[in-house]
Amino acid sequence: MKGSFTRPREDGAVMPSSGSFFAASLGLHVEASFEGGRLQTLRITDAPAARGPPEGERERGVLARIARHLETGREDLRDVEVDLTGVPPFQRRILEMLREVPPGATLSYGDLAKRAGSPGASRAVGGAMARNPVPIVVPCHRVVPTGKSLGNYSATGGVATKRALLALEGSRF
DNA sequence: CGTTCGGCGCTTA
DNA sequence: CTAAGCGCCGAAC
Repeated sequence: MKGSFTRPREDGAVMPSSGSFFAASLGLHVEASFEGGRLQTLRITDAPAARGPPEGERERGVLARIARHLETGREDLRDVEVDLTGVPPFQRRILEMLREVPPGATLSYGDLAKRAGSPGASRAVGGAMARNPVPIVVPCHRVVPTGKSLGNYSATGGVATKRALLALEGSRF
């Protein structure tokens, strides 16, 4: 038998797909994978596995908006549907709250912790950021330490990537 | 500036 | 099941 239903359907239902584009503002590629039309992972990388647009109209639309954000720094990605199943409860809550933070704004790890009802869990918030499956769309780059530094960023490019993203959005730091 | 130490959620042993 | 270790912190020296 031939496995699961992954061929295209007229209603555009379940269909895994992935694609990537080069983001000049980062000097890196951005690769996304979709499951059932929802964004499941986003990778910032210098070596994408899949090049070019993904399969599916919806998927291409989402990727195009992400690309647009990386040009203008102003795209509102809050309504992009993401798949956070598999992310542990606390981390998931944190990621969901973080989604509401718009381009140009920043907040601290402690702020997020407090907002989640666990003041003192700032370091655990850092852990949630480090494991964010969909950076940029869930804007973990907008979370900075209390004080003047940019803190860390574990995606490809490290703090340089974080700085580029914040600069693009016009954040001051 | 740097160093230490407490605290939290999660993973792994 | 408990225990130890780790990480995009934060506050206090």
